[in-house]
Amino acid sequence: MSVDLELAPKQKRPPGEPCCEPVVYPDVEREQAERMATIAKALGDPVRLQLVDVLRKHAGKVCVCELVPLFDLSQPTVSHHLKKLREAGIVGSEREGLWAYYYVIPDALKELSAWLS
Amino acid sequence: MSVDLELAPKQKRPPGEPCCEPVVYPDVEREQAERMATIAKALGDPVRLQLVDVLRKHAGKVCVCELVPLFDLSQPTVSHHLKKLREAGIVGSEREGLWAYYYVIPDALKELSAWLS
DNA sequence: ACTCCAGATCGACGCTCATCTATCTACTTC
DNA sequence: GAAGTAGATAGATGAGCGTCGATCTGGAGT
Repeated sequence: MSVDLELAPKQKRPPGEPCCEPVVYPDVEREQAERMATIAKALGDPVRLQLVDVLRKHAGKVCVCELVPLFDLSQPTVSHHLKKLREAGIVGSEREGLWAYYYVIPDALKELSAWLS
Repeated sequence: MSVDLELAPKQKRPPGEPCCEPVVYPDVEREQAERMATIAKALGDPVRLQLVDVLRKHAGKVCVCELVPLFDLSQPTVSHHLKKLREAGIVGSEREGLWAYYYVIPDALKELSAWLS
């Protein structure tokens, strides 16, 4: 990710002139920013971040019935958070009889992780 | 970050018994999750993520008058986003005469970055 | 002192979010 | 098929968010 932004002069300029020239932020990066912001937004709730944390610890799939009692929240609320994570493409789910298992989608966090470091 | 969650048995259990034993998520990690979620939430808007992106590219300070024209947004809106980033502890600001300069606070993203990778 | 400008703050608007209770779906066991 | 159970969905509510135009603040230049 790179930006074609040239730093404008920092020194004083005669009044009447515009403060600085308009700069462009490439569309490609706009799209990347949107993708990463979607991921970040999904992780922007402590409950969801903890859910992802637990799922990442247990590389395999984890049953919802194990996730719910981790929080002081109703089952529908936890289900709602899992749905958000699913919609953001961070986790996937499988049903197996009565139980539902969730897992982290490999590489879902890769782009954001790379940008952050 | 580690969790003392033992995977409950995945096989069928006789009905009447609870689905799985209650597990605990340590308080220390709750606090860490809260800190990281604050950062993630602040990055959870494309505009703010792009702001941070630009600031990180230019290791020094960047004038607000250069940031505003990058977006198709009013000046107050950009100012609002910068405030959010400041409140999250991601950026800092300095005034210099008429101009205000923003910069990324070193290591602000470190904890989240480490957790993600 | 007066004017001009960069940036922050205010107040309002519509929309989204996190949470709850209640209900529904689908599978299992008797 | 009747009862029980895991999980998802629906609908409601109150709080928060992103955006705007208007206004305020305070330094700069004349």
